[in-house]
Amino acid sequence: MNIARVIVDVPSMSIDRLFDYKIPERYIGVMEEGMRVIVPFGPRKVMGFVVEVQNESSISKLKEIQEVMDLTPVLTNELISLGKWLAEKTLSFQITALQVMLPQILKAKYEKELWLLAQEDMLEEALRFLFAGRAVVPFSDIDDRQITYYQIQKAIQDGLVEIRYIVKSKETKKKITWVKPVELWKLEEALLDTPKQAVKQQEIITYFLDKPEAIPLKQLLGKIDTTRSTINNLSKKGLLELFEKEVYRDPLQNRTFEKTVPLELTSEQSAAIKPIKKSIDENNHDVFLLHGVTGSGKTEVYLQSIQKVLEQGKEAIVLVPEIALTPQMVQRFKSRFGSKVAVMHSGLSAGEKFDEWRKIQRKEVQVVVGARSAIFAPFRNLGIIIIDEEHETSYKQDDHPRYHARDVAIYRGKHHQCPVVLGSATPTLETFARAKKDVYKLLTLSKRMNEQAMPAVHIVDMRGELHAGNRSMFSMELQEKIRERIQKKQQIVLFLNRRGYSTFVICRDCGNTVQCPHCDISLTYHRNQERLKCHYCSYEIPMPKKCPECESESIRYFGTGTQKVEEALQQTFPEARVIRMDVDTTRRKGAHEKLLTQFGEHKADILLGTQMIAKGLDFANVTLVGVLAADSLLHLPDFRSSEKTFQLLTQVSGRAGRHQLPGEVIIQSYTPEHYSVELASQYDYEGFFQHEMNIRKTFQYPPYYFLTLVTVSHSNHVYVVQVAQKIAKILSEKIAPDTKILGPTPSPLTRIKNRYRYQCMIKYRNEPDLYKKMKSIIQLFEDEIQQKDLQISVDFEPNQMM
DNA sequence: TGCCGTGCCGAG
DNA sequence: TCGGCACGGCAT
Repeated sequence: MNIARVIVDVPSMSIDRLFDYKIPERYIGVMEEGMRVIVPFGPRKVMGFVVEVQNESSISKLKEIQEVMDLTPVLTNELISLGKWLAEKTLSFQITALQVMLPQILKAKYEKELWLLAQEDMLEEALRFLFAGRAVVPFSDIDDRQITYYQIQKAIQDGLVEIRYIVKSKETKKKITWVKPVELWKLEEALLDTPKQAVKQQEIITYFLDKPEAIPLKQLLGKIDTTRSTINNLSKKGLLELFEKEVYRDPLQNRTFEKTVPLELTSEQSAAIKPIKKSIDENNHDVFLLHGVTGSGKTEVYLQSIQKVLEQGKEAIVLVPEIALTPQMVQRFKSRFGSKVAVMHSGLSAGEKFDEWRKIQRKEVQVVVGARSAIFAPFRNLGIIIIDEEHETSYKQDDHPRYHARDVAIYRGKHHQCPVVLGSATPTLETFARAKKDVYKLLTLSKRMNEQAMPAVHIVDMRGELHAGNRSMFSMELQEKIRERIQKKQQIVLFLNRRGYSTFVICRDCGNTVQCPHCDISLTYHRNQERLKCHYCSYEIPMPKKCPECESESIRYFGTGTQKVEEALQQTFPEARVIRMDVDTTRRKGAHEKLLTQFGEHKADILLGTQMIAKGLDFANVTLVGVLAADSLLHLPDFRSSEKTFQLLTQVSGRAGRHQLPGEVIIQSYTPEHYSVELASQYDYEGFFQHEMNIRKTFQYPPYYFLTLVTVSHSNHVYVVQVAQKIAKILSEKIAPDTKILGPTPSPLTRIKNRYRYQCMIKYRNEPDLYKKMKSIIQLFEDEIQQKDLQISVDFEPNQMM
């Protein structure tokens, strides 16, 4: 076993295959599949993953692996094959598929160095100046105004210097310093010898005589008011010993979790959990859809299923949408399973993520609660996978590899022969349709746990308000109810959906809007910084004082942002205390949690926010939920806009009356007769499903048809159109007769970062080899992709049509 | 002939 | 993806 087959870290089509390397003597027996290695690749060194170890190779002249980066594999064999599958299904490179499964910090960094081989005085002046007495110079130090690459090349040819390529790992382990006494009798002696004025030294010695155990330095400094230098002094005298100990960065430090015990289940919950437990017992790979109204206690079903899995010595993955990964949610899992839980979400630093990941790798935890990428947790003995809020679009990654966590979950569920539970109050039509066809097993929770009715929903027709002369963004009814709650000292959640609205700048004189010069989109106004920014590229400018077109000064920002609503709230209800939650107020680390805690402690009456408050919040005192503009999503050019509106309204309504106090919901809408608004107000999922399915059937949309989006982009407009047409033509010859190709048409955003974008939509019912077909088409354009900077991207079952 | 930019090829 | 190298243009 002296040959390693390696996937190297070079994301390119021609390199997307295995390369064989000889395993050097010193690594034979140590080398395992799933380890990262450093290998020579052409003239440089790159990182790679060993995916196979074997005895022979068809290549005669093999290079040797230079170095092994890991003591234990970072990928299990299951994850290696998952990577291969993922690359095929998403048309990504294998290296990209493998990298996405690991914490970012394990991704290699590359550096080049220039090494001096001869005497410095043999170099020409510019090089001598560069080295300036050093033997090694990092390439990043080279200033090409001072020295040309040609000069360096000449020196290389003359054998004076050499380039060395190095692969660096960014991983770091956090260490803290501990102190312990060397020997107690020495301390006793020292206590007598220490001069009287050395009060602190005596204090420290006395401390250790009393408590001779090791203690973290920081803690000691807290107990005894002294400094590090005093301790260093004692350590120099050979009395104390300082040493380093590796610790995990704990994102939840300073927080305690009260242990909870399994709650008694309602009869619905018991009925739902039974088949899941059976599936766990019998090692069946079943996919369940747990369809439960908001507040019906889905989480408790998850918790008790996991309990069962843990009792069998197996592990569990729980996926939660990023936005719902609130402290409240984490709290519930930590409280039940304590230190058995790792948490992974985007709020953690790279180091913290790495540490959580290592806890899994080292088998120190059995449960992981996390966002999309937690689906790749390196467990070896999975007993259950749970995906909460199954309908959330964030479960699909929107850049390479464009995987859907649900598909990965089912893949892993199959491998481990364990159940997958999809939970939602508003499942996607795709999922619910599969449940109806018995592909997934349907489990239903139709009642709230507290036996409370769902909060009553009133729809307010905002057109009527306008006619009645109310031009504010709050209807009379909403104003009245808000006032009432403030008086009763109850709390209010106001929801503003910002998508669809934007805060762009418009000139009231000439109607000019300020556009991004690189993309087809208006710039967005950011108030705190008084700047205009582009959401697609990083372009930004200061807010202009005059219209750039007509120089008029009446240039204003337009649209309804949370800031504007907050101002209006202050005006209408000066006595109300308002917490605003949006990207601006929650950007700082921990801000999210802080604001929610404040609200939970009733330090504010109104919580005003965007998407991020639609999910997972559970406050006993909230009795009124207001949706300011229900239709803002509805008019987007997306066939899923009705579904998204229904889901959102249902989720938001679920925030009210979750405990003893009954809740109430007010939905403000300009199209109150729209079925998704109306059915959401009646909590009629089944009715919505039927209605929407009919529409999808008529217009041949998912789940009746599958969609695949092909986008071509390049800086040359004409060229993009040509390529897109060519692709459509080739494709039409390869596909099944009932498959349709729509387009090419310009993408909704035709230009981003100065690249023109055209797209084709493929609609199909059965196209089993579409992956391979698409791959072969891309291969036809490989040269142009490489040389002309052409881009062709394929998104199977896209979230968005752009 | 020296110097520099561009484009293409190959990587175990 | 990226480094090496060949080639061609230009100045000398």
